[in-house]
Amino acid sequence: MVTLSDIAAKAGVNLSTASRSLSGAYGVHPKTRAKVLEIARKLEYRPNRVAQVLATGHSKSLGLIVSDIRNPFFADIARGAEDAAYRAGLDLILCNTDLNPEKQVRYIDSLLEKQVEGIIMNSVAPLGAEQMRRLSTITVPIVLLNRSKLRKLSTVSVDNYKGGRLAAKYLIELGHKRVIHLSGPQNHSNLRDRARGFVDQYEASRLKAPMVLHGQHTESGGYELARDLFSKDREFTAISTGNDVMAFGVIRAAEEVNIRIPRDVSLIGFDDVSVGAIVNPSLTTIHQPSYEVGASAVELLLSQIAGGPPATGGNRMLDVSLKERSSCAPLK
Amino acid sequence: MVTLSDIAAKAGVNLSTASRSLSGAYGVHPKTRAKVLEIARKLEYRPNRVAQVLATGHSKSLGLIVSDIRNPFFADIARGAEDAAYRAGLDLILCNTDLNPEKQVRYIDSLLEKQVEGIIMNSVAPLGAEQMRRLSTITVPIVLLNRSKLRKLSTVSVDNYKGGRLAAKYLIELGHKRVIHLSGPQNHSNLRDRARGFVDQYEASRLKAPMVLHGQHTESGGYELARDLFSKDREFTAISTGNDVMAFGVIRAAEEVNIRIPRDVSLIGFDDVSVGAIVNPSLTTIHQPSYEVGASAVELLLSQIAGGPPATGGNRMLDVSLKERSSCAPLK
DNA sequence: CTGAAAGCGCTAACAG
DNA sequence: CTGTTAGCGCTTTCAG
Repeated sequence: MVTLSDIAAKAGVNLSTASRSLSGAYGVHPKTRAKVLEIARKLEYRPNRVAQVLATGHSKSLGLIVSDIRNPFFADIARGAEDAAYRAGLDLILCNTDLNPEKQVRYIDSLLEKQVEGIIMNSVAPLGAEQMRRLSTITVPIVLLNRSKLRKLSTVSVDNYKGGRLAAKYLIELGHKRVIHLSGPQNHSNLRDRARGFVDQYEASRLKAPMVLHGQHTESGGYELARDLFSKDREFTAISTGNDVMAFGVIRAAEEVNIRIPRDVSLIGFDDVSVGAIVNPSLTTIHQPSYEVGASAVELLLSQIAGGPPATGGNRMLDVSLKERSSCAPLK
Repeated sequence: MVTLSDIAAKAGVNLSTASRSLSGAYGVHPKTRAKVLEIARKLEYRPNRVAQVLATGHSKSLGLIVSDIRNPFFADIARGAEDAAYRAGLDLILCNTDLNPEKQVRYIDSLLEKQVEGIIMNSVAPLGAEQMRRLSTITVPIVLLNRSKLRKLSTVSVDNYKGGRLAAKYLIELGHKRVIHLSGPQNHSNLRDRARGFVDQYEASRLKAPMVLHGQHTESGGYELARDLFSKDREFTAISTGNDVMAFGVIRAAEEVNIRIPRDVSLIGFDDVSVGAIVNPSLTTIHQPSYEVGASAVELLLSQIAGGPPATGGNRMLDVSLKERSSCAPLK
């Protein structure tokens, strides 16, 4: 391994001159620098970032904690975040927690030990009071990917409540009066907001409030909820789900019992993951800009790293919209 | 920030004693150690990993370079790799290159500078001779996720050739004699092997060799190839694709021009990404154990890190199998 | 069992 | 413009 002092020796200059030459700092004779650069190139010198980090105190890295990168929604976010980080010369350490609180805490500690300069977290899973307390003592900036009561943390989220209303409004326009909303774990604030928006819109339209069922917010979670639902006599004409993958589960369940979507029941998702366009029926859903969420989160972090914590706590909320495809039909 | 010397001071011991106590090394009086541990806990001491790395020379981190994490296949691999790394106490730095050779080289350098102890690479995109040379000079172990002629690098791959034959054999059994194989960039060895296996099987069965078309190995790549294909008069009864996402593109193209799969044309993919089960028609495909590929790659790396480079170069090939769903039908 | 001291590779004042 | 000198926080000999 070739180090800075190797370079300095070969160039016949002092360590610090070599350092300056490479870092492009002022106050180095062009000729000296050229020589150093040349030698570094020839020796295929690779600066040891670890040593740099220790010396400067800037790790140039961020942590991204999601529940599961295999969820296409998080993959989009991760990509948006990675691109933004890369542009800024930072890198991303990826962590999958499966919403397991222990893993989550462990990862946070681990990231902190690695001196990351900021953390992006998908969601604060059921953390105990003690864990919450520790979270708020952390000195590096954190951005949460959902709304939060913790005033100190900044957040990037989409307007989940509005999305819920949008979905309901659409179904109402199609004439669906008896509908069901399939949601995820109760403590998941994004999903809760969606459900609340959905229910509120029905009530605002003076219709019977939809039933809200809770399960896992995964494909199989949606599948199981739907199977139960389909096995009873059906009192509903449409299903709305807390996210797209749950809707995919619903589609699978429907196929098994020969219920046709949207002829027999309409279905609307939430997220607009890309495969929604190619499932059959293609999924009508609420679009949210996931790539931008990831990118935005990194930008927020960067500004906090640069300029200290923003006065407001920096909360960013991105807009959502209805993406009409073919899983919903007007009620006959 | 609380450091080791803070702990040592508070405990009234020397820095090195504190270090030993925390690292669990021998030769520390139980009582002393207990005291140190207690104080560390109270102060919420977090060891600075960066300093540890500098001191020990072990970064405890690996790099994973893929083209795009949004490809569900890579998300599976990433998850498998991350889980395996986590179990071993290492972490993964994720890089997306979009198969851009420059980005790829830049990421490799960057990972090396970060002192990663090993690198997993999705595929060596069109690298120039010079880049290839540099690759082979690298001292940390690298595992490639495809076969390679570079004898020095170890690889984890699936039996792509066999998969290609399996797909062909299946189509042949269904009676398809005129088929097309949609492949990706020519230099992509995994896809090339699949195509070769596919063609070979047809020839081995004394049938006309299928035409192989090349495009982007993405959803839109598949879409465009298929659209062209469908716009001409169809001389084929089945399509095989180099991967699943291309097949999804084919489905989208078929829908647009009202060609029904599998009634009008049969379709078989390759990868077995999870959404293949819920697209419509559900995709018959060649299953490959992607999660295991990721996990296996990390294990290979770990053994190389521990025991030095394996004599053989350590090549692992995982098996593939046919996953029958509903996108293929017997030829009438 | 514990302390002292060197050093990992680099940056950053501070002199000159 | 360049050299000297401290560190960054931790591990690891080497003495004691």
